[in-house]
Parts: sequence; C-alpha cells; structure tokens
Amino acid sequence: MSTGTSQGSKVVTRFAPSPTGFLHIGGARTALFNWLYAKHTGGTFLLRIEDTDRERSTKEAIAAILDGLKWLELDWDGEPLFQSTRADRHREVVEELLRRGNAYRCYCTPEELEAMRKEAEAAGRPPVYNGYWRDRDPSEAPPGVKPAIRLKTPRTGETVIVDQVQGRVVFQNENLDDLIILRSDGTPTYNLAVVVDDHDMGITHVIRGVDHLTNAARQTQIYNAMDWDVPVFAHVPLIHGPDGAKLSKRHGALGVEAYRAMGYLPAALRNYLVRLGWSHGNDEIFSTQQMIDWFDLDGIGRSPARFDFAKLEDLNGHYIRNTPDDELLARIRQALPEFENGPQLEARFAAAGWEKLAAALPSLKPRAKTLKDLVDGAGYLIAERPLVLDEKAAKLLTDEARVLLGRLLPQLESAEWTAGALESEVRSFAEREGVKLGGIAQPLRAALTGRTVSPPVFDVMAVLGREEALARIRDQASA
RNA sequence: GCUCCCUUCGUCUAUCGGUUAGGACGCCAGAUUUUCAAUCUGGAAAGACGGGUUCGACUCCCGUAGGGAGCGCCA
Repeated sequence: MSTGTSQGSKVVTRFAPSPTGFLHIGGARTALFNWLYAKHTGGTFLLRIEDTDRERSTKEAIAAILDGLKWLELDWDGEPLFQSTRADRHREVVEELLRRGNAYRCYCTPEELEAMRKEAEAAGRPPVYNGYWRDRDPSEAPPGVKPAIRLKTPRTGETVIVDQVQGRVVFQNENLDDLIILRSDGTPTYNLAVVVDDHDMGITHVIRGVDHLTNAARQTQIYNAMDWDVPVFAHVPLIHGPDGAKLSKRHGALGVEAYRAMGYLPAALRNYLVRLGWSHGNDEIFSTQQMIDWFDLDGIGRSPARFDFAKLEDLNGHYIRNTPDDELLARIRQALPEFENGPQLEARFAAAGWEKLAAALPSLKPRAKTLKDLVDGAGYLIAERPLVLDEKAAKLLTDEARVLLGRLLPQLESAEWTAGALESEVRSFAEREGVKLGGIAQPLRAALTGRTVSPPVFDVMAVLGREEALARIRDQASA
C-alpha cells in the first residue's frame, strides 16, 4: 500500500474514451497502459465514458468499447462514469471560476471569432482568441447575444508540463488563448469536463495519447485556476500505419472486435500492444503477470511506432501453440460465430463432433497464425464424401497412385487404428513396394483431405477415425 | 502559418560517453521432414545529414532535412 511517491497516495488511472466509434487499436493500447500501471502500483483503474457530444455518441459505441475491453480482459474498477451525468457539477465549477475572477463572459459571435483567427494567421501569429471581452464590461454586450464563458488565463509567463514520457514541455502562455469552458448553450466543454472529472475521481495519473499534450497545458491552467493538484501526466506516442502516416482502416485502425473476428487471441494482442512504444530490455514475450510486474512509465519511448501485422501474427501463432487444447477449443467455439460462414461451420463441426476438432488441435496448432487458420486447417474434418480435390491433389492422384492406394487398403483395414501403428504399417508397405514414403503418403493425403498440404497424414487418419478414413481412401483407390 | 514532439537494421526495439551497436518480426540459406508448418543453425540488414563539446560520441549541445501531433462554442 505504501508508495515512495511524494504524494504517498494510491495510484488511480483511468481510460476515458468518447463513444463515437469502436475501441480502436490506439485506444486499446492506452487502456492497456492505464490498466497495467494501476495493477503494477496496486492502484485503481477507472473507466469514464466521455459522452458529452450527444450528437455523435451512440449506445452501440458504448457497448463496443465495453465489449472490447472485456475481450482484452482489461477489467476496470467500479462502474463506468458517464460524463453526461455530471453537467451540473461542471457548471458549478464554472460558477466558482467566475466568482474567483478566473473566468469571464465572452459575447463574440462565431463570425467574429473566425475573422479574428484569419487576422492572426495573416499576421503570422497563432490563430487564437484575442481576449476582446477579457476586461470589457458586459454592459457593452450587444443585446440578445448569449455569452460563452472563457477561462482567464495568464497572458505572460509559461505553462510547464512535467510529463513522465515527454519530459519537461514548456508552452508560452501568450500562445495559449482564453479557452471556452462553458458554451453559450450552457454545456461544459471537453477540457473543463475532463479536469473536473479527473479531479473528482481522484485520478493521480493521466496516461493518454500525445494528441492531448496541448490539452494538458490548457487543463493545467484550469487546475491552477481552481487551486487543484495537477495529476501526473504521461503522454504516449501514437500508433502509425506501416507507411508512417496516420493509421488507416486497412492498416490496422480497426476496432478490437475486428481482431477478435480475425482470430487473434487477447493475450497475443496485449503482448503486441505493450511492446509498441514500451520495452523491457530484450524481452518479447510477456505473461500477464510479467507485464504487470515490469510495466513502468519510464519504459515508454517518445517516438511513434508503426503497426506491423506480421509481428502480431507471429505472436498470435506463439500464443496459439502455447495455449492448452481445451482452452483453445473454447476460444475457437467462442470466436467461430464471428467468422465468415461462422454459423454453417459451427453446425458442421458440431455434426462431425467437437471432440474430433479437439483431437486434431495438436497437429493443427503449429501450423496456425490465427484461430481462423485453425478452423481452415480443420476443414478436412467436415469435408463431405466424396471429397472435392483441389487442383494439385487431383494431379497427384495419378492412375498409378490410385492403384497403390488400392493395394494399401487391405493393409490398413487390418491395422490397429493409431497414428503410430498406421505409420509403421505404411512404412513397411512402402518398403515392400519399393517406393519412398512420400510416394504413398502424398496420395494418401490427397485422398484423405483433398489437398496436398495438411497435418501429418497418420494424425489425420487417427483423427478421422477408421471408418471415415477408409471410406475416403476407397473413394479414390482403384483395384 | 504558428506551437510542441520525434529520427538506431524494412518494422518493433536494447544501448542510459568507451560494445565486433544486441534482440525480435520479416527476408535469405541450411538442418530436420510424408506435404506444409513448427523447431534448430547460419546470413544479409541500422545510428537521417552537418557542425560542435569531449581523450572518446548512437548517446550531450546547435543547426538542417524529414516525419508526427495540436491550433473549434469536437472529444
């Protein structure tokens, strides 16, 4: 419980998505970092839904985000807080700011503001509000204009962010204008709401994307105006696409549910994500516990990372190989409905018997990068007789090959039906026939799976079972 | 345009002034092998550029170039 920090208080982190879309990969990493840091320090990880933009916030998006976090196994503490429920509290703080003389009413119209920006830009200055109503008496206000409320920010000096990732970042106050904290329609703006909520929720560490770095400066000014403690900031670099530009949809900017539907394992995605921007020496594979033990803010780098599907695939393959068969089967059955033709596949595997899929897993696992690969690889289990041969398999089953299969048949019929026994049976058959093992194994494979590529044929025979395997061979053999 | 940030193999990264600049993915080759994988071995592959500081710079400072983020009565 005790920490060595100056505050000496327990760490509280949060993930605060706005529900205007799915939980994308960058958000997932932000959530993961916050979750890891809370776990690492024995602190708390909270969830806040920033749904103040009623136009764009949707129920579906909220569900998708919660769902995505659950799938990634990033559990949050307590109930999610919906920002929209806190508007009264936000207004209360704005009132307080007004009372303190740290905020004022601004009667500028959008048109005036636009002109102001253009003018500043033409003069080569930052396009910011010029403080027109800062010291003006409201009695000068044009009639009928509802004012917005702006923060009265310091005009000179600097606002300094001491960031755990970015270091000391200095903003000249003259470049930061008097931001609006309450709209003319009486609703709070983002920066105000965030500060009030983070403060009220007792957030000690704000870990988020660097796109919020300038917001951190503005938010710091709000904290100062209220005499509140500023939380520890950690602004992590964004994730880019393979071309270094913004992450596009075809490059991985998908919702995490898309990764689930592609057959990725949550542990693999977590492992991939944690290594994007963070490192622990030369370590690549992390158990959840290791991640928690080793994760720290100072391991986060400052340069943006590019998303690389190949590495994700490799990790996913690793996790598939190392997942126990029963758990893997459960994950496949869970993911299957989301695959293309999922319901049909589900029905066919059920008809063939899930225990057959389970039996096939050991030989399928080293060949798969995704759960989808596993399902594809298990296709031979649910193939219907007579099998449709793919082009290469058809070519391989020459007349001679079919005759060879015919001669092998009686040997197999009397063999003990285990992979080992079948293998030695076929090996001695090949020897007697004077052919190499491949010379008979390949035709067998073609007959059993309809393809030239598959798990080892003897495993295939064992998994299919005596009756089905022999029938498939008979279909292709000639006397 | 203005403000801020970034720059080590193709990609993710280690290095915290002295290393043959290490690892991982990917790629190539070999071993193994009934196919394909998996596995094992080996290989090619990097400090953006230019100045300083220093006995010595990937590491510190300045500049240039390139890239990114932000600049709303959006979040």
